[in-house]
Amino acid sequence: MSIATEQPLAIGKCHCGALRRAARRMSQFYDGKLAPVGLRSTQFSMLALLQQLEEVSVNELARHIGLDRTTAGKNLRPLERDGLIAIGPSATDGRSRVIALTPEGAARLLAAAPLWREAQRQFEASNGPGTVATLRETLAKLSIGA
Amino acid sequence: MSIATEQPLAIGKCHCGALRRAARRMSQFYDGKLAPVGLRSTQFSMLALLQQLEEVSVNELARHIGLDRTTAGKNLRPLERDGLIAIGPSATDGRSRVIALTPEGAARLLAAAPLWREAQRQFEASNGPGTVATLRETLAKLSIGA
DNA sequence: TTAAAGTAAGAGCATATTCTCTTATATCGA
DNA sequence: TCGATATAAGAGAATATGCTCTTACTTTAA
Repeated sequence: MSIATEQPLAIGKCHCGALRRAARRMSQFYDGKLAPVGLRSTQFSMLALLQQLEEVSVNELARHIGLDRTTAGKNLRPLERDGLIAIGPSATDGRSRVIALTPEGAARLLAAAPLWREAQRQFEASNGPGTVATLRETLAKLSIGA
Repeated sequence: MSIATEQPLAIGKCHCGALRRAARRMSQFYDGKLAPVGLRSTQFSMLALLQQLEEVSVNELARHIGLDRTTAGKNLRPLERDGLIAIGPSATDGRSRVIALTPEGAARLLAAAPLWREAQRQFEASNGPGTVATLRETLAKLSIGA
C-alpha cells in the first residue's frame, strides 16, 4: 500500500538545475576569457551597462541587469574599490546614489571588449547561428513565476 | 580617425549574461517554491542525487551535478550540519569520503518532492511543452568552451 | 503643513561559486 | 620497495546572490 515510495525524483529533469548548470559552464568560459584583464563576467556586464547608461542609480542598474537590488549594490563594491566606477550622491534625490564609469573603468572596458567579443565569437562558432538564435529566443520568451 | 570609439558594446547580446539572468530568475522561482521545507534548489538537487546514487564521493557528486569539486564540498556543509546527510570515510580509499542521505534527509526530500513537482508543473504550464522541450534540448547540446 | 505611504539603499546573515595552494593517500614503474 | 605521478579533498580568499530589517529621504493626501 505504501504510497510513500512515490515516483523516483527525476532530478535530471529539473529545469532549474539544467539552466543553472549551463549558466555555470558559460560563466566559467567567459570568466576565463576575461581573466587577462582582471574582470569577471558580472563585472564586465556592469561596466558595459554603465558605458551605455552614462549615469544610473543602483536600483536602475539592478533592473537593467535583472539582478537583485542588494546584489547589485554589493557587486559594485569591488569595482569602486578598484577605481573603475565612481559612486556619488544624486543631485535631485537625496536617497539615490549615482554610479558612473571612471576613465580607468572605460579603459578597462576597452581592454576587455575584444576578449568578450572573442568569447561570443567562439561560442557562436561552436554552436552555430541556429542553435544560438534558438537559445536566445527561448530564454527571452521564458515565463518564470508569472 | 578615432578607431577608439569602436563598436558600442552590445552587452544585451551577451550569451553569458542572458543565461545567467535566466538562471537567477529560475532559481528564485524554485527557491521560493522550496522555501516551506527549508531547502534551496541546489540543496534539493544534491539530496535528490544522493537518493539515486546511494553513496558517492564528493568528486562523483560534483561531476554528476556539473559543479566544481570544491563548491560541492562546501555546499554539503549546511546539509551535514542540519543532519540531512552523513559524511564518512571510504572503506576502500583513504582519500575519499562517502556521502549518504540520512533518514532525516530522506524525509526532507520526501516533503520537498511535491513542491518541486509543482514548480516543474507550473513552469511547464507557463511556457508550453514545445518551448520547454526546445529549452532542454538546446541547453543539452550546447558546446561551451570546447 | 503634517502625518502616512512609498521609494532608495545600506547592514547583516546565509548560501553559492570558483580559484589556488596544500595535504593525504594510491598507484605504478623501475 | 621506493620514488614519481596521479587523485581525493580541505583551507583560504574572493566574488556572487538574495533575503529581511533598518534608515533616510520623497511624495502624497488630509
